[in-house]
Amino acid sequence: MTALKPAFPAPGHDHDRCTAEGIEHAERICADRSQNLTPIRRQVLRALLSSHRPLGAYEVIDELARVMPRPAPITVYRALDFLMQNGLVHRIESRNAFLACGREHDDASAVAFLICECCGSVGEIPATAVAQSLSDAARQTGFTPKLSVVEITGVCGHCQST
Amino acid sequence: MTALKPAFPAPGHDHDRCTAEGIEHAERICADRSQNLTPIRRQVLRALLSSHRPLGAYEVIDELARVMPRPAPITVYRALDFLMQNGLVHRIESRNAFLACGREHDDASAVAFLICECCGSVGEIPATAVAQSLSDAARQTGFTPKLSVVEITGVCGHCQST
DNA sequence: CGGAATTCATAAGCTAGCTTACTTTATTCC
DNA sequence: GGAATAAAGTAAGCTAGCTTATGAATTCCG
Ligand SMILES: [Zn+2]
Ligand SMILES: [Zn+2]
Ligand SMILES: [Zn+2]
Ligand SMILES: [Zn+2]
Repeated sequence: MTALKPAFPAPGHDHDRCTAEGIEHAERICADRSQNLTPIRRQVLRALLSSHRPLGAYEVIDELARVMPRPAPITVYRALDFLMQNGLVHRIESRNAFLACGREHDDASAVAFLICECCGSVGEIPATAVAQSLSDAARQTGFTPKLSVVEITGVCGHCQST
Repeated sequence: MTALKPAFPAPGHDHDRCTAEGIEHAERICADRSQNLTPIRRQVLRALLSSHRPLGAYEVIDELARVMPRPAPITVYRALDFLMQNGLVHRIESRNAFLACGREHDDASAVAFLICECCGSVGEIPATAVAQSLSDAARQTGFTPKLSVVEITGVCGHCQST
């Protein structure tokens, strides 16, 4: 995991920078892996980066439609698959939606998503401790956890002070 | 939380009993709250109790169709709402599916769902410790957790030994 | 040059989840 | 009996998520 970015960026933050960093990050990752960050893939990522909210596939399409001829679903699904495979996008199961991820996690590391039901933002926190106590609890039943979907709804700090 | 039922019932267990107990339980709860467990609501519950797998709404419909004229979606959604309001059914967010719950939780208590990717069964465990470490982690970001969706994919004990 | 692999376009379709709007049928209670 | 509530039936429809199938365009490489 890289630097400790705040899980929930403040309302007035410089979001253009978020976006720029996100793209840069993706470019670096893809270069490292000699993967091809094509224009469409970049656009899809940009769409996801346009907010800190997870977007449904059709929202992505709507977003893209603003700057190019409306793409077919298959097009964005392909791009999303690519981005997920390269750890640049997470899927938020409980929403059937996708979220850009500007961090690097090693494959094994567990994360938890904090979903603000007020502003819709999603923060991402390392969930090592959580995963641990989860494993403990689960293992008592003979269960071997694999992929964890830890998605917590609540209210983020910024929305709270409103 | 009532007795400590095993999170994952063994393959060869007496499932008729699970079902019977589930219905009984529901009857008790509804009586206590003077809620009306109508035939349809009971049938929907029975459908969900027919396995330890969560069922999608349309699977419920299919299930009901075997013993009555195929109900319209709205019908089962209404019943599901009722059952959820009375804590008899959980919604598994990551699957858009519903699971019968034979336990009693106080409203505040957190649970985690263990989803076996092999047999599809879902076990339910109290997640107090998990919730605690989760709260701790989350609160550092100013986030106040409310409703937790903790759904973990993995392999259950029974499937493991296969 | 010619074949293989990648990527994307085009077109169409399916399903599941869920809703809106109205009517009908009990049940209850005065 | 008659109004009021609760539960179901009926009919129709919308959307979002996701897929299949096929063909064109590029690029890579020997
Ligand atoms: Zn930002
Ligand atoms: Zn918020
Ligand atoms: Zn059983
Ligand atoms: Zn299993």
